[in-house]
Amino acid sequence: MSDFSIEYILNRAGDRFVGTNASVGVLQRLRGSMPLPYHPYAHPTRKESPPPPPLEDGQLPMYDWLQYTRYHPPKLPRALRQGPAKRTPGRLPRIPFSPAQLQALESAYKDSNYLSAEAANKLAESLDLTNTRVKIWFQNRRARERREKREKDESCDSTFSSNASSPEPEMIVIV
DNA sequence: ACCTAATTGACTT
DNA sequence: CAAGTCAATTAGGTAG
Repeated sequence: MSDFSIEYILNRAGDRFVGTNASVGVLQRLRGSMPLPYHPYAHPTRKESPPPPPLEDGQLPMYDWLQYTRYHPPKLPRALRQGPAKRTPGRLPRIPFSPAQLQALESAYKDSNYLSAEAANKLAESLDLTNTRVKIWFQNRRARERREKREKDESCDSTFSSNASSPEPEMIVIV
């Protein structure tokens, strides 16, 4: 038979998981007379929290983790990534363009999808980039445009799909 | 999963 | 040859 009374739960339940603390109830441990068993939400890094203040009878101590729920989880120290730059050897790091750089690149692209070497150098200079990065950006940008156009063509199928890729001339004039 | 920076390799000028 | 281009691919970073 199991005892589900609050009295039992607070004073005896869980003892078998604590081993040596058998017969010491949860309530007593909450009051700080005994060390608490491991709690997954307890701050692992905080070494010694100050001893809990003495409690009046019937008053529960305020442990941080008593307030934690899955929707209000504790702030846990972020698992520091061991390989932040898991940089493949021999490959340049991927460096994002700043919004200002992207704006300038897009604006230049709007003018012309292709850059002369001179224009690439000037643009790179003005944006504090290497001209290779500028050229690669244009290359990828053109690839994106072609891809988007391709996808758009594919999406409006059935109407003109049969001759979309190889349109026939409307008229052949033989002189 | 998606976007996109960077790489690769064939091809052109 | 040098210096581009493209298609295809690899891979970093992030939004959902």
